[in-house]
Amino acid sequence: MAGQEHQPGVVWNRDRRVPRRQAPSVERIVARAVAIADAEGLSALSMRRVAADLGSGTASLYRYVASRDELLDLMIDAVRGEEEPPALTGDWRADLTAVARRLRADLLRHPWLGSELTGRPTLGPHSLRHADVALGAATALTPDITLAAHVVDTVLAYVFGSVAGELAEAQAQRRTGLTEDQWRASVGPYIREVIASGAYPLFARRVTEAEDPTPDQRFEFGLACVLDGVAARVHSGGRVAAGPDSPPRQ
Amino acid sequence: MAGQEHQPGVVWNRDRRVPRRQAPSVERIVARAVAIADAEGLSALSMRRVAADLGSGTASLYRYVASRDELLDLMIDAVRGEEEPPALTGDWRADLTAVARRLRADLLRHPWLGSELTGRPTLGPHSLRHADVALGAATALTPDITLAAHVVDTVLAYVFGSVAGELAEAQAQRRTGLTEDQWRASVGPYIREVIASGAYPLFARRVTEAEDPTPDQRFEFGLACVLDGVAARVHSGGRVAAGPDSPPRQ
DNA sequence: CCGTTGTGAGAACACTGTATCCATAACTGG
DNA sequence: CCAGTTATGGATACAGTGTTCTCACAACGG
Repeated sequence: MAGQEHQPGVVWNRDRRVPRRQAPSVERIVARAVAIADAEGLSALSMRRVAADLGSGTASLYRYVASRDELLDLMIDAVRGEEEPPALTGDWRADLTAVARRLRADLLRHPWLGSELTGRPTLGPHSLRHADVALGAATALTPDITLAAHVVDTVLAYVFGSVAGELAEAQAQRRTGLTEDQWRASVGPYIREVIASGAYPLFARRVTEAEDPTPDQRFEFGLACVLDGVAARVHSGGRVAAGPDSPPRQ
Repeated sequence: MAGQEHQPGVVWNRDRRVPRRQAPSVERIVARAVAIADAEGLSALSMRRVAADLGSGTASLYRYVASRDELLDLMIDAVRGEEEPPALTGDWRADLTAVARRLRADLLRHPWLGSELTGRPTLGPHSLRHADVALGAATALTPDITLAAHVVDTVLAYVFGSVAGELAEAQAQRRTGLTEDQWRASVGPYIREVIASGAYPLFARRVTEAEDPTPDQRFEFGLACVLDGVAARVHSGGRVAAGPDSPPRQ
């Protein structure tokens, strides 16, 4: 069908021997794969599809990439390298906020990224760079590297979970092939029934009464909470391996 | 190969007409599917596999379940209904902690659950019950349903992200088919090279110097941070739709 | 005893990732 | 400028997948 025209930009030349027509090259393969996954989701990303878009044979890709799994690893690091990590200012709160926002932006820009990042240890150079910057931000809060590491882990865990929820609806739409309106229309009666049943009073209150801030506001609220929390823990001489249920200091 | 013996327990009889040999029934299908996904991961969960385990034909499953996707929805709610949600005590911090721990336990017991929960709105009866209990815990902290909802969202986002990281290594092992030792051995030299390069000083410090608390301790540390944070935000008259970068009150 | 109906499932379709194999295009030595 | 070698692209094949169509058979009502 389509895919006869080659994507503009990225005219990266291979170092030796120019290929006869349009050699795949790892970079072209990865870029194409990212484009497909961004536009149509991970389930649409098949080796045949990438090869077709690139105008090459399917089996040829395996000369540049060992497997689909390795391709995903390369995609992850390529995406993490699209932009530089934020520059550190020394203000731990501002820096950790910047790190969190950058990660969220990456996850939103590439909706497939979250489900792939969580699920494998990420050791590519760009991922390591981000990890290092995040640790740098946290060490301005506490010099204890163990504590700083867990502060970072906590903040990033929130970001992952938050964005996952943010993307849930969009993912469901893509999966079912319905638009948001269609989906709301199909689920609406069931929701009303659930509310009318009275079995879930607080869920009902939430659906009917609660305001609906923008996704940005929700994210920033939770992020501010998490940062408040780590600051409180760290300043009160917190250790990671504390008792399981230490009460808050207020 | 195996699968000729029927699983014990669950002798749920269909209400009308007893089937000739071993009618699938939705419950049996879902239970079998959960068992497969738990033991061998989501990728091993195929309709053919479930049917083979059940000793029935593949196509027969579609008489009880509309699609693989619907089966996953049923699996999610079945798993969420395995145990009752925690009973509320009125102590918001203890209750939210219990809710978070229960969710973590569910996610750890069924490693496939996280990637499926995030990615679809969850509206089954058991999921709704959990949502209602979580909101109940948070309304003891603040009567504002909007604020309570976002407190819950923040806590659960942390739990999802935290457990996802916790499971990452295990998932990678399953994917690559390596044991933990094999994986460490294969990655070790690369890690040492990364450290030796000096390009990622803080990452290097983390790997070499940082202590390694148990997963439980890491989870509890982050959870305590998050709960400290929401308490601080809420008590200081927090609103969700605040400015993007409101400083902490200390 | 027969007919109706509901149910299980065989076979097929359009996909997927991956391995094997081979003809050919491109580089290298002369 | 030609020949040899090697690297490379790709057709084909295999073992899977979710899903659907269709049909035969078993269990019920009469």
